[in-house]
Amino acid sequence: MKARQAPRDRIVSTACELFRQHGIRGIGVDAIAEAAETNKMTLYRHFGSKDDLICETLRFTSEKAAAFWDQLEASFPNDPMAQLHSWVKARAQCLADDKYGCDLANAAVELKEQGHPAHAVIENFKRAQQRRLEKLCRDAGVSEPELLSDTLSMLMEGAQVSKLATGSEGPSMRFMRACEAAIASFSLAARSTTETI
Amino acid sequence: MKARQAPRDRIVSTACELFRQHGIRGIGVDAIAEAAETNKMTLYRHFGSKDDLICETLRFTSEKAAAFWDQLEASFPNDPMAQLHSWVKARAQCLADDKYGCDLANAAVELKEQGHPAHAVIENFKRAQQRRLEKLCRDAGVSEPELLSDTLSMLMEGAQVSKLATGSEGPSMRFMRACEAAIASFSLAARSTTETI
DNA sequence: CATAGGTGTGACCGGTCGGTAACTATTCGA
DNA sequence: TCGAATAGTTACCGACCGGTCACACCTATG
Repeated sequence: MKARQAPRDRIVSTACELFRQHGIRGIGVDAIAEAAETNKMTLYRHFGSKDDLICETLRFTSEKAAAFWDQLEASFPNDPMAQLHSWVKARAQCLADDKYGCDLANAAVELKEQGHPAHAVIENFKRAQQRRLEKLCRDAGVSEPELLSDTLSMLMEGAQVSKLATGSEGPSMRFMRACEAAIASFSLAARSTTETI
Repeated sequence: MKARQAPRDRIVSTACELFRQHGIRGIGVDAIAEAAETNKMTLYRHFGSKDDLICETLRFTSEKAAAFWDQLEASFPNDPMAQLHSWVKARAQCLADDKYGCDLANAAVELKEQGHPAHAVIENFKRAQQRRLEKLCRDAGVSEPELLSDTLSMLMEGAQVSKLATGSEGPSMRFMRACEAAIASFSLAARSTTETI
């Protein structure tokens, strides 16, 4: 007999899912409340507005992502290059499994109104991701860690949106190979300058 | 005395702009008609539904993109590698100038309902772009034209959405360098196998 | 000048949106 | 056991959505 989650938690996770499936603008608060087996009034007792709820779901998602990073580091302690390869593999797996891409990035596309509170959440999340990726590249000792981490970031974002636009037969098909080629390219360059062949 | 455009053309170009600024779901047909200095009834005489209008604006945008490609090929005739570098430069310029990214890709993110007529337009457009880019890579004689063109596609899409999410200080800052590094990497590999140093 | 076709106007439709009020039912700790 | 907090229910609000109606207007062509 699993105890039912608290209404607030049900709302957040349900909203998360429905925002993914229908888009933030594509689903109403009433439908969210009903899907969460509660009602609109309770929703509004916990969240002041739909925008509040949006921010909360984005925070929720970004916390799960942070947990993924911790797990990644724990899996290959003191081996940043292995972590990097594992990151690529995990992202490729997400790409294959997942149908809707990155919630935070999609929200950034969907919410054009500048000054929307979600933008701060999105930017914080993305910056954190990029910081961790860059640290990984730096620790792995590649020749240009900033360039490589930005390259990998762009490849990842691009693969997700590209899959939405072109389908799984498009460029995202070669996401993993593209990442590995980029990593190899900057590893080789590092070797050729330090080992002088 | 410039002759005013026909209502239909005014509607398409105005809708294009407003969809960019507010998102497809973020602007109503009434506001579009008004901004186009006409009215909703005239809009509905030319387009059977909002979805029709959406498709038409996407087609409009993709025709402009096709013209860009023709111009690119005319600028450096019989020099695919120069065309490739020019493509990178042009995309970097777009990235710097433009605030909203690729309309087609954004529409793909925003319109989740599968079976929406816009998806066919988007997929056609993206596939055409990718075909031309791949041909360019192949003609330029790089070692893995498919992998390079997909890499460049992902970098481009990623740069645009990344700019929306993280701002212009994020990974998109190094878009051009990332592209050039990728091109160089596959050109080097080609040289080392064909020229054997 | 007449007529026809594209255009403009304003009211209107049913539906849904985000958000609120008032009231009842449930839960749970002091 | 009592009381306070939390949750559920129903109805409602004004605004806006995509889409349609009837009708007046303008202009160009015969």
